[in-house]
Amino acid sequence: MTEKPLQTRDPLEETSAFQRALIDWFEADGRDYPWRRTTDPYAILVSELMLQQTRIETVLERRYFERWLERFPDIATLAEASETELLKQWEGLGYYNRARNLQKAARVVIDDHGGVFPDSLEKVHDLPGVGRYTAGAVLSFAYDRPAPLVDGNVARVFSRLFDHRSAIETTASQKQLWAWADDLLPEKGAREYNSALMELGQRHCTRAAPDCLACPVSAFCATRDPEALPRKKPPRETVHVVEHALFAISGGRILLEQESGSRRRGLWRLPLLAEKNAVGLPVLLRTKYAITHHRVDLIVHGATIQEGQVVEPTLLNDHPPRKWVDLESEYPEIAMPSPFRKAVDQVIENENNQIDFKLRP
DNA sequence: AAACCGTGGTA
DNA sequence: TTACCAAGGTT
Repeated sequence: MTEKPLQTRDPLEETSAFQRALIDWFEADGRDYPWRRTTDPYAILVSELMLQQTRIETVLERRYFERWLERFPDIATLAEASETELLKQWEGLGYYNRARNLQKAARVVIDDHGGVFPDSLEKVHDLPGVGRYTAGAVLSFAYDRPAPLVDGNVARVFSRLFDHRSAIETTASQKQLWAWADDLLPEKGAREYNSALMELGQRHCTRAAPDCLACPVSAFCATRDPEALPRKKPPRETVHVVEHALFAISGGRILLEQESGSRRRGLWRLPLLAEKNAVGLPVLLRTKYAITHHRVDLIVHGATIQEGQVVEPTLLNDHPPRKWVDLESEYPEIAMPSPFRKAVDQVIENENNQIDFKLRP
Protein backbone atom coordinates (compact mmCIF):
# COMPACT_ATOMS: atom_id res chain seq x y z
CA MET A 1 0.00 0.00 0.00
CA THR A 2 2.88 2.35 0.65
CA GLU A 3 4.12 2.93 -2.85
CA LYS A 4 4.88 6.37 -1.54
CA PRO A 5 8.29 7.65 -2.62
CA LEU A 6 10.69 8.46 0.19
CA GLN A 7 11.49 12.03 1.08
CA THR A 8 14.70 13.31 -0.48
CA ARG A 9 14.25 17.06 -0.13
CA ASP A 10 13.24 19.49 2.62
CA PRO A 11 10.66 22.03 1.46
CA LEU A 12 11.85 24.58 4.02
CA GLU A 13 15.44 24.26 2.76
CA GLU A 14 14.52 24.24 -0.92
CA THR A 15 11.52 26.50 -0.91
CA SER A 16 11.97 27.73 -4.48
CA ALA A 17 12.22 24.20 -5.84
CA PHE A 18 9.11 23.21 -3.91
CA GLN A 19 7.19 26.19 -5.30
CA ARG A 20 8.49 25.47 -8.80
CA ALA A 21 7.41 21.84 -8.72
CA LEU A 22 3.96 22.76 -7.50
CA ILE A 23 3.45 25.57 -9.99
CA ASP A 24 4.79 23.58 -12.94
CA TRP A 25 2.28 20.86 -12.18
CA PHE A 26 -0.51 23.39 -11.84
CA GLU A 27 0.33 25.21 -15.06
CA ALA A 28 0.26 21.93 -16.93
CA ASP A 29 -2.68 20.30 -15.21
CA GLY A 30 -4.57 22.90 -13.16
CA ARG A 31 -8.31 23.06 -13.56
CA ASP A 32 -10.39 25.79 -15.05
CA TYR A 33 -13.01 27.08 -12.63
CA PRO A 34 -15.31 30.04 -13.25
CA TRP A 35 -13.78 31.94 -10.32
CA ARG A 36 -10.32 31.47 -11.81
CA ARG A 37 -11.42 33.46 -14.84
CA THR A 38 -11.84 36.66 -12.88
CA THR A 39 -9.78 38.91 -10.64
CA ASP A 40 -12.79 40.94 -9.49
CA PRO A 41 -12.44 40.88 -5.68
CA TYR A 42 -16.22 40.88 -5.28
CA ALA A 43 -16.60 37.83 -7.51
CA ILE A 44 -13.72 36.13 -5.72
CA LEU A 45 -15.38 36.86 -2.37
CA VAL A 46 -18.65 35.39 -3.64
CA SER A 47 -16.90 32.21 -4.71
CA GLU A 48 -14.99 31.88 -1.44
CA LEU A 49 -18.10 32.30 0.69
CA MET A 50 -19.93 29.74 -1.44
CA LEU A 51 -17.07 27.29 -1.19
CA GLN A 52 -16.71 27.44 2.59
CA GLN A 53 -17.32 23.88 3.78
CA THR A 54 -18.94 23.18 0.45
CA ARG A 55 -17.85 20.91 -2.36
CA ILE A 56 -16.74 22.49 -5.60
CA GLU A 57 -19.06 20.15 -7.51
CA THR A 58 -22.07 21.46 -5.61
CA VAL A 59 -21.32 25.06 -6.54
CA LEU A 60 -20.47 24.12 -10.13
CA GLU A 61 -23.31 21.77 -10.97
CA ARG A 62 -26.09 24.06 -9.90
CA ARG A 63 -24.31 27.18 -11.22
CA TYR A 64 -24.63 29.02 -7.89
CA PHE A 65 -21.65 31.23 -8.68
CA GLU A 66 -22.80 32.22 -12.15
CA ARG A 67 -26.41 32.71 -11.11
CA TRP A 68 -25.42 34.88 -8.16
CA LEU A 69 -23.34 37.16 -10.35
CA GLU A 70 -26.08 37.36 -12.94
CA ARG A 71 -28.54 38.50 -10.30
CA PHE A 72 -26.09 40.54 -8.19
CA PRO A 73 -23.40 41.58 -10.69
CA ASP A 74 -21.79 44.14 -8.41
CA ILE A 75 -21.54 45.26 -4.81
CA ALA A 76 -24.11 48.03 -5.17
CA THR A 77 -26.73 45.63 -6.54
CA LEU A 78 -26.10 43.15 -3.75
CA ALA A 79 -26.26 45.82 -1.07
CA GLU A 80 -29.79 46.75 -2.12
CA ALA A 81 -31.19 43.24 -2.54
CA SER A 82 -33.95 41.89 -0.30
CA GLU A 83 -33.16 39.18 2.21
CA THR A 84 -35.73 36.94 0.55
CA GLU A 85 -33.89 37.14 -2.74
CA LEU A 86 -30.52 36.58 -1.10
CA LEU A 87 -31.70 33.44 0.59
CA LYS A 88 -33.50 32.23 -2.52
CA GLN A 89 -30.30 32.47 -4.53
CA TRP A 90 -28.50 30.61 -1.76
CA GLU A 91 -31.18 27.95 -1.31
CA GLY A 92 -29.68 24.47 -1.19
CA LEU A 93 -26.15 25.61 -0.36
CA GLY A 94 -26.66 25.59 3.40
CA TYR A 95 -25.00 27.77 6.04
CA TYR A 96 -27.34 30.58 5.08
CA ASN A 97 -25.57 33.16 7.22
CA ARG A 98 -22.96 33.19 4.48
CA ALA A 99 -25.45 34.87 2.15
CA ARG A 100 -26.37 37.45 4.75
CA ASN A 101 -22.70 38.07 5.50
CA LEU A 102 -22.03 38.60 1.82
CA GLN A 103 -24.57 41.38 1.75
CA LYS A 104 -23.28 42.83 5.02
CA ALA A 105 -19.81 42.85 3.49
CA ALA A 106 -21.14 44.65 0.42
CA ARG A 107 -22.69 47.29 2.65
CA VAL A 108 -19.46 47.71 4.61
CA VAL A 109 -17.56 48.25 1.37
CA ILE A 110 -20.04 50.92 0.32
CA ASP A 111 -20.44 52.60 3.70
CA ASP A 112 -16.88 52.38 5.03
CA HIS A 113 -14.71 52.13 1.90
CA GLY A 114 -16.55 54.40 -0.52
CA GLY A 115 -17.65 51.49 -2.67
CA VAL A 116 -14.08 50.46 -3.43
CA PHE A 117 -13.19 46.91 -2.43
CA PRO A 118 -10.35 47.05 0.13
CA ASP A 119 -7.01 45.51 -0.82
CA SER A 120 -5.38 45.15 2.58
CA LEU A 121 -5.45 41.85 4.48
CA GLU A 122 -6.66 43.56 7.63
CA LYS A 123 -9.57 45.37 6.01
CA VAL A 124 -10.70 42.33 4.06
CA HIS A 125 -10.45 40.23 7.21
CA ASP A 126 -12.72 42.74 8.94
CA LEU A 127 -15.55 42.09 6.47
CA PRO A 128 -18.44 39.99 7.83
CA GLY A 129 -18.05 36.29 7.07
CA VAL A 130 -14.39 36.69 6.19
CA GLY A 131 -11.95 34.86 8.41
CA ARG A 132 -8.25 34.29 8.11
CA TYR A 133 -8.52 31.80 5.28
CA THR A 134 -10.97 33.81 3.16
CA ALA A 135 -8.97 37.01 3.64
CA GLY A 136 -5.86 35.25 2.34
CA ALA A 137 -7.84 33.82 -0.56
CA VAL A 138 -9.20 37.21 -1.62
CA LEU A 139 -5.82 38.91 -1.33
CA SER A 140 -4.00 36.26 -3.33
CA PHE A 141 -6.66 35.31 -5.89
CA ALA A 142 -7.95 38.79 -6.63
CA TYR A 143 -4.83 40.89 -6.19
CA ASP A 144 -2.08 38.26 -6.53
CA ARG A 145 -0.69 39.53 -3.24
CA PRO A 146 1.55 37.27 -1.13
CA ALA A 147 -1.01 36.32 1.51
CA PRO A 148 -0.79 32.84 3.05
CA LEU A 149 -3.86 30.68 3.45
CA VAL A 150 -4.74 27.46 5.21
CA ASP A 151 -7.94 25.63 4.42
CA GLY A 152 -8.82 21.98 4.86
CA ASN A 153 -6.82 21.02 1.79
CA VAL A 154 -3.72 22.91 2.83
CA ALA A 155 -3.91 21.57 6.39
CA ARG A 156 -4.02 18.04 5.02
CA VAL A 157 -1.14 18.64 2.61
CA PHE A 158 1.04 20.22 5.29
CA SER A 159 0.27 17.61 7.91
CA ARG A 160 1.62 15.00 5.50
CA LEU A 161 4.41 17.11 4.06
CA PHE A 162 5.82 17.73 7.55
CA ASP A 163 4.50 14.55 9.11
CA HIS A 164 2.59 16.62 11.64
CA ARG A 165 0.88 14.19 14.01
CA SER A 166 -1.01 16.46 16.38
CA ALA A 167 -4.70 17.11 15.90
CA ILE A 168 -4.91 19.94 13.39
CA GLU A 169 -7.69 21.80 15.24
CA THR A 170 -5.56 22.69 18.25
CA THR A 171 -4.27 26.21 18.66
CA ALA A 172 -0.68 25.03 18.48
CA SER A 173 -1.29 23.10 15.27
CA GLN A 174 -3.07 26.02 13.66
CA LYS A 175 -0.17 28.28 14.53
CA GLN A 176 2.26 25.81 13.00
CA LEU A 177 0.19 25.31 9.84
CA TRP A 178 -0.06 29.04 9.24
CA ALA A 179 3.64 29.44 9.87
CA TRP A 180 4.40 26.81 7.23
CA ALA A 181 1.97 28.49 4.83
CA ASP A 182 3.89 31.72 5.34
CA ASP A 183 7.30 30.04 5.08
CA LEU A 184 6.53 28.36 1.76
CA LEU A 185 4.67 31.23 0.15
CA PRO A 186 6.46 32.85 -2.81
CA GLU A 187 6.71 36.64 -2.87
CA LYS A 188 5.50 36.69 -6.44
CA GLY A 189 2.80 34.56 -8.00
CA ALA A 190 0.83 33.86 -4.84
CA ARG A 191 -2.38 33.50 -6.85
CA GLU A 192 -1.03 30.59 -8.82
CA TYR A 193 0.86 29.08 -5.88
CA ASN A 194 -2.11 29.12 -3.50
CA SER A 195 -4.38 27.75 -6.21
CA ALA A 196 -1.89 24.96 -6.85
CA LEU A 197 -1.49 24.12 -3.16
CA MET A 198 -5.22 23.82 -2.64
CA GLU A 199 -5.79 21.89 -5.83
CA LEU A 200 -3.04 19.46 -4.88
CA GLY A 201 -4.99 18.66 -1.74
CA GLN A 202 -8.20 18.41 -3.66
CA ARG A 203 -6.93 16.09 -6.38
CA HIS A 204 -3.88 14.13 -5.27
CA CYS A 205 -3.35 14.61 -1.55
CA THR A 206 -6.88 13.46 -0.82
CA ARG A 207 -8.16 12.28 2.52
CA ALA A 208 -8.97 8.66 1.84
CA ALA A 209 -6.80 7.72 -1.12
CA PRO A 210 -3.74 9.92 -1.53
CA ASP A 211 -2.17 9.43 -4.95
CA CYS A 212 1.45 9.91 -3.95
CA LEU A 213 2.79 8.48 -7.19
CA ALA A 214 1.22 11.31 -9.15
CA CYS A 215 2.12 13.97 -6.60
CA PRO A 216 4.42 16.70 -7.96
CA VAL A 217 5.97 17.30 -4.52
CA SER A 218 6.28 13.75 -3.21
CA ALA A 219 10.04 14.16 -2.96
CA PHE A 220 9.44 16.88 -0.36
CA CYS A 221 6.96 14.88 1.70
CA ALA A 222 8.03 13.54 5.08
CA THR A 223 5.23 11.23 6.10
CA ARG A 224 5.37 7.52 5.49
CA ASP A 225 1.77 6.99 6.37
CA PRO A 226 -0.24 9.65 4.55
CA GLU A 227 -3.56 7.92 5.10
CA ALA A 228 -3.20 8.34 8.86
CA LEU A 229 -2.94 12.11 8.50
CA PRO A 230 -4.18 14.62 9.29
CA ARG A 231 -5.22 13.65 12.78
CA LYS A 232 -8.39 15.25 14.02
CA LYS A 233 -10.27 15.45 17.25
CA PRO A 234 -13.18 13.03 17.40
CA PRO A 235 -16.37 14.56 15.99
CA ARG A 236 -19.35 15.27 18.18
CA GLU A 237 -21.54 12.31 18.83
CA THR A 238 -24.57 12.10 16.57
CA VAL A 239 -27.81 13.06 18.26
CA HIS A 240 -31.01 11.49 17.01
CA VAL A 241 -34.18 13.57 17.10
CA VAL A 242 -37.74 13.25 15.90
CA GLU A 243 -39.52 16.23 14.37
CA HIS A 244 -43.27 16.35 13.87
CA ALA A 245 -44.31 18.80 11.17
CA LEU A 246 -47.73 20.04 10.16
CA PHE A 247 -48.83 20.00 6.55
CA ALA A 248 -51.90 22.19 6.25
CA ILE A 249 -53.18 23.17 2.86
CA SER A 250 -56.24 25.12 1.80
CA GLY A 251 -57.26 26.94 -1.32
CA GLY A 252 -53.93 26.36 -2.98
CA ARG A 253 -52.02 27.71 0.00
CA ILE A 254 -49.88 25.93 2.56
CA LEU A 255 -49.10 27.00 6.10
CA LEU A 256 -45.44 27.75 6.74
CA GLU A 257 -43.50 29.28 9.60
CA GLN A 258 -40.22 31.11 9.84
CA GLU A 259 -37.13 29.48 11.21
CA SER A 260 -36.10 30.95 14.53
CA GLY A 261 -32.63 31.89 15.63
CA SER A 262 -30.24 34.38 14.11
CA ARG A 263 -28.59 31.91 11.77
CA ARG A 264 -31.74 30.65 10.12
CA ARG A 265 -33.96 33.69 10.19
CA GLY A 266 -35.69 34.30 6.90
CA LEU A 267 -36.01 30.65 5.97
CA TRP A 268 -39.44 29.07 5.88
CA ARG A 269 -40.42 25.54 6.79
CA LEU A 270 -43.44 23.51 7.80
CA PRO A 271 -44.72 24.38 11.29
CA LEU A 272 -43.37 22.00 13.93
CA LEU A 273 -45.63 20.24 16.39
CA ALA A 274 -44.99 19.07 19.89
CA GLU A 275 -45.05 15.28 19.87
CA LYS A 276 -48.19 15.11 22.02
CA ASN A 277 -50.02 17.34 19.56
CA ALA A 278 -49.16 15.11 16.65
CA VAL A 279 -50.87 12.09 18.14
CA GLY A 280 -53.81 11.00 16.05
CA LEU A 281 -52.98 13.14 13.04
CA PRO A 282 -52.57 11.23 9.79
CA VAL A 283 -48.98 10.68 8.69
CA LEU A 284 -48.34 11.92 5.16
CA LEU A 285 -44.60 11.35 4.99
CA ARG A 286 -41.70 9.94 6.93
CA THR A 287 -38.23 10.98 5.93
CA LYS A 288 -34.77 11.57 7.38
CA TYR A 289 -32.26 14.35 7.11
CA ALA A 290 -28.99 15.32 8.74
CA ILE A 291 -28.20 18.74 10.15
CA THR A 292 -24.75 19.29 11.67
CA HIS A 293 -24.38 16.48 14.21
CA HIS A 294 -28.12 15.81 14.39
CA ARG A 295 -29.88 12.97 12.70
CA VAL A 296 -33.55 13.89 12.27
CA ASP A 297 -36.54 11.68 11.63
CA LEU A 298 -39.05 14.02 10.06
CA ILE A 299 -42.69 13.01 10.29
CA VAL A 300 -45.12 15.13 8.31
CA HIS A 301 -48.70 15.14 9.57
CA GLY A 302 -51.78 16.28 7.71
CA ALA A 303 -54.54 18.31 9.26
CA THR A 304 -57.75 19.87 8.08
CA ILE A 305 -57.21 23.51 8.77
CA GLN A 306 -59.00 26.06 6.69
CA GLU A 307 -57.27 29.19 5.59
CA GLY A 308 -58.04 32.02 7.94
CA GLN A 309 -58.88 29.62 10.71
CA VAL A 310 -56.73 30.14 13.76
CA VAL A 311 -54.44 27.22 14.43
CA GLU A 312 -55.02 26.01 17.96
CA PRO A 313 -52.26 27.52 20.09
CA THR A 314 -51.81 24.24 21.90
CA LEU A 315 -51.20 22.53 18.59
CA LEU A 316 -47.91 24.24 18.06
CA ASN A 317 -44.66 24.13 19.96
CA ASP A 318 -44.26 27.85 20.06
CA HIS A 319 -45.31 30.69 17.86
CA PRO A 320 -42.74 31.85 15.36
CA PRO A 321 -44.16 33.98 12.54
CA ARG A 322 -46.26 31.90 10.19
CA LYS A 323 -48.29 32.56 7.10
CA TRP A 324 -50.29 30.95 4.33
CA VAL A 325 -48.20 30.71 1.19
CA ASP A 326 -49.69 30.47 -2.27
CA LEU A 327 -48.28 27.46 -4.07
CA GLU A 328 -48.30 29.06 -7.50
CA SER A 329 -46.97 32.53 -6.82
CA GLU A 330 -45.20 32.68 -3.46
CA TYR A 331 -43.95 29.17 -2.77
CA PRO A 332 -41.36 29.21 -5.58
CA GLU A 333 -40.01 32.58 -4.45
CA ILE A 334 -39.32 31.91 -0.80
CA ALA A 335 -36.29 30.07 0.58
CA MET A 336 -36.67 26.81 2.47
CA PRO A 337 -34.13 24.42 3.97
CA SER A 338 -33.66 21.54 1.54
CA PRO A 339 -35.25 18.83 3.71
CA PHE A 340 -38.48 20.81 4.01
CA ARG A 341 -38.52 21.83 0.36
CA LYS A 342 -38.22 18.19 -0.57
CA ALA A 343 -40.79 17.04 1.97
CA VAL A 344 -43.40 19.55 0.83
CA ASP A 345 -42.81 18.76 -2.84
CA GLN A 346 -43.08 15.07 -2.11
CA VAL A 347 -46.38 15.39 -0.25
CA ILE A 348 -47.84 17.58 -2.97
CA GLU A 349 -46.77 15.19 -5.68
CA ASN A 350 -48.20 12.25 -3.86
CA GLU A 351 -51.72 12.25 -5.20
CA ASN A 352 -52.43 8.80 -3.94
CA ASN A 353 -52.26 9.65 -0.29
CA GLN A 354 -55.19 8.35 1.68
CA ILE A 355 -55.81 11.37 3.81
CA ASP A 356 -58.79 13.32 4.88
CA PHE A 357 -58.07 16.62 3.24
CA LYS A 358 -57.99 17.76 -0.33
CA LEU A 359 -55.04 19.42 -1.96
CA ARG A 360 -57.15 21.85 -3.91
CA PRO A 361 -60.54 22.20 -2.24
C1' DA B 1 -12.21 25.80 23.70
C1' DA B 2 -16.36 24.31 22.18
C1' DA B 3 -20.84 24.73 20.15
C1' DC B 4 -23.29 26.04 16.29
C1' DC B 5 -24.55 26.33 11.46
C1' DG B 6 -26.55 22.72 5.77
C1' DT B 7 -26.02 19.86 2.30
C1' DG B 8 -25.08 16.02 -0.82
C1' DG B 9 -21.67 12.61 -2.22
C1' DT B 10 -19.34 8.59 -0.95
C1' DA B 11 -17.58 4.31 1.18
C1' DT C 1 -27.87 1.97 5.78
C1' DT C 2 -25.20 5.07 8.53
C1' DA C 3 -21.17 7.94 9.26
C1' DC C 4 -17.96 10.97 7.61
C1' DC C 5 -16.80 15.25 5.77
C1' DA C 6 -15.80 19.36 2.17
C1' DA C 7 -12.25 26.18 -0.60
C1' DG C 8 -14.73 28.05 7.60
C1' DG C 9 -16.60 31.68 10.44
C1' DT C 10 -19.00 33.41 14.45
C1' DT C 11 -20.35 33.34 19.10
